[in-house]
Amino acid sequence: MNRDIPLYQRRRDPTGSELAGIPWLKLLSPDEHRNAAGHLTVADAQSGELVCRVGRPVTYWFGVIEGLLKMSTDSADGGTMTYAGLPPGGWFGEGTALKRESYRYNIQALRKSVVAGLPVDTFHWLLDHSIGFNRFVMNQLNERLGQFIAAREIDRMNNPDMRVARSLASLFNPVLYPGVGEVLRITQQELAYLVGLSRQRVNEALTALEAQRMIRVEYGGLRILDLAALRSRVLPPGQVASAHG
DNA sequence: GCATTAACACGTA
DNA sequence: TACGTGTTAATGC
Repeated sequence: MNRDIPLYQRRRDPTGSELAGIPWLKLLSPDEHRNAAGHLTVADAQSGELVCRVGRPVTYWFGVIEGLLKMSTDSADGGTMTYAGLPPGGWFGEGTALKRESYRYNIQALRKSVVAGLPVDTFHWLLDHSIGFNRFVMNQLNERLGQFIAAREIDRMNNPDMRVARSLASLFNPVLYPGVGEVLRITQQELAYLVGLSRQRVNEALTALEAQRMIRVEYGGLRILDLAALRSRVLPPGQVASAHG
């Protein structure tokens, strides 16, 4: 329907329930809240649509209201390298917004999603006025640093079940993605793209994790049963870890 | 041996 | 109907 109109030209005002799903709004004072909410816009991204592109000057600090995005870059060999999946409640691009530089990643919708944007000037205004907002951003940066360290760990694991477990633990991170809750809406194909495995192998891994009561596989999504176990997933007996330092 | 692609039947939104 | 899931068979490193 809106296929030919760029995402930024399809902005609209956020609904009440969309505003309610923005975690940092509740940390603001009434006047800060008013200013922020007044500048927030949202847009509906279709599956496959780019939210922001490498090299474009920063315009917004983005958040996921609904759906699923992926963060990636195009690598030299023509393929794409995916760094993270972004489920509901996730906010990203603050590093770029802070420096007022250009985006360093492509952000693409893996499925129909609702994306929120806070203009970079309003972002800076909040940094200048709100302690609560500063705390949120600092917490956000810290948490994600931990997640990227974990991502390097995941990349060095050759056991697919472990890779799936740890990737799921990242997606279920309640600090970075408070909109996810108990059930993560993700298809096994989407998860396969994020983890870098085939859908069939992901399906096998999910079945194994379900057998160990860490998750429950549901139609179009996954229910978290034991986040700590997913995070600390150890190799089954008899297998040797081959993560090299 | 293990993961991948291709292909299929089946169930669900 | 279109999509997501679970499974099998053939292929490749």
